[in-house]
Amino acid sequence: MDPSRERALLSSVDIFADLDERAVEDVLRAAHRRKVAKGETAFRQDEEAGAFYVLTSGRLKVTQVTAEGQQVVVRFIGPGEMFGCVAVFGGRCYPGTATAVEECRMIGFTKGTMQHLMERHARLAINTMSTIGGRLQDTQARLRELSTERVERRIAHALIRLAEQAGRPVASGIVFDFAISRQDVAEMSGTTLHTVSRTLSAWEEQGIVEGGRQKITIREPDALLAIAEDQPRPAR
Amino acid sequence: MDPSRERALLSSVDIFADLDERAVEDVLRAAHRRKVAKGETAFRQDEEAGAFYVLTSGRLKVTQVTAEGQQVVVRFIGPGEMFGCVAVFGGRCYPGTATAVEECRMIGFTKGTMQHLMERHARLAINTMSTIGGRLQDTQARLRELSTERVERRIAHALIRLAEQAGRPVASGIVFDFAISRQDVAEMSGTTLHTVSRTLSAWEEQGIVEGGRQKITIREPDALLAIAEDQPRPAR
DNA sequence: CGTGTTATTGATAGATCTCAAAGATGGTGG
DNA sequence: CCACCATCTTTGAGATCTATCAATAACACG
Repeated sequence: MDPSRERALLSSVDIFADLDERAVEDVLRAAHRRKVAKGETAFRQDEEAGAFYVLTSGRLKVTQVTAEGQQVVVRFIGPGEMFGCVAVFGGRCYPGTATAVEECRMIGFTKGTMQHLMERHARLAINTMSTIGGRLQDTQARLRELSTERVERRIAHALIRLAEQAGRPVASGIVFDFAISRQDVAEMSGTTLHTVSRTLSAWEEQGIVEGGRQKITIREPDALLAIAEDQPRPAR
Repeated sequence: MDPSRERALLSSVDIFADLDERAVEDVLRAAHRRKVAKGETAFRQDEEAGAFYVLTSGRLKVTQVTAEGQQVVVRFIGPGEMFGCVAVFGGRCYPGTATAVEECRMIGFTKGTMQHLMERHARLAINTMSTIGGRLQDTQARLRELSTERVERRIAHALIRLAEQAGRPVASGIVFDFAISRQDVAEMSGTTLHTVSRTLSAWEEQGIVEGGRQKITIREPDALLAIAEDQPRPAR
């Protein structure tokens, strides 16, 4: 990626917003670039946290596995989003695994570099904090959903969240540009792929979504929202 | 509270660690003090986020209510911990309600003050970020538990987490110094007070815990841990 | 000693997981 | 270009957990 485009992208990333000229130079000089092929990982759970990244292209998913081997999808990351951030400031190790869903490019910063940059540019620290704060709120919302809602609503919420974050509107509704399986949805909503499949089938009959292999099209976002919010909705 | 004791407390709070003399002075000058009686709230959900706080004495719990009126306990806060932090940097409004479980004293900082202080003292921003990062990890762990574990294990985890954070070891085990109802435990583990009651009764029969009105004593932390980790444990 | 809150316990219904099997789908190598 | 294979998806039946409903009991407080 050429330097000017990279600079443009960087300033569109929320943590680098409002940085002065000098700070951007500092940041870019300190960064290193990586490319991760589809299916490969940028880092793995429990690995020593060396760096944190900003995704420049592609898409990856962050997952955690339990001691029993069950997997949970923490979040999907798209271009301009950062990942690996918690580990670099909080703990020693990455709490999850980042797997490329498609070919990914990213710029990385080592722990020390980041620490140093932040001490020099307080703005950067404040921005980062704000992003992490947003994620915390997001995670707490999911926690609330998981403890109070039934499966159908949780699945609806999971799809809506995904759509907001990574959905692309087309004529027939909202689609996702990357492969997403029933299993993924299940791991996002705390259920099994069987239940997801059943639920999607039911929704498909009502014309709310359209399924496919590793593909979901949301045909009626409003209907989905109604389910998520548990509002009464018109029978058909 | 006299100034020197306050200063000592402040520097024991992790976000104020490693601050230089001048920074501590700055922070203390900018702070305001509040006292909140038992049962009262420091702030309420959806209220405009004006300030963030560090608890100096007492204990409070942060809760969220869903649109349907169901409550979820986000966390308990003890002396030296900060709360209301996410709202002040992330969103406009407090995402939860902070209720005093017993009489509480706290020092507060307005949004603007905090922003200003952080720009002056990068260390403060980095420390805060690290704490928020820790909470994010914690919340993600709860999310993982909630989506993969059965109720009994979740309750065990909730008690263990509470014990680590606020438990006091005594001869008979670990106790909590503040009132904690079955309902609270239910809202921490995503279940109902009925199920919590049944589970605790079962554990009491096995000698693992000892119940009481708004009171729980953990008699055998190891046994509880075994349940939480789903390890085989000796029958009795 | 009443009164309201909190906790216990039983019975029942329903949601969801688990187990099982078969049906799609798309990629790959011959 | 086609057959085959691995993976993903669908669907059914049964088991199980847990919420819900309901009633009683224990406790603290004024």
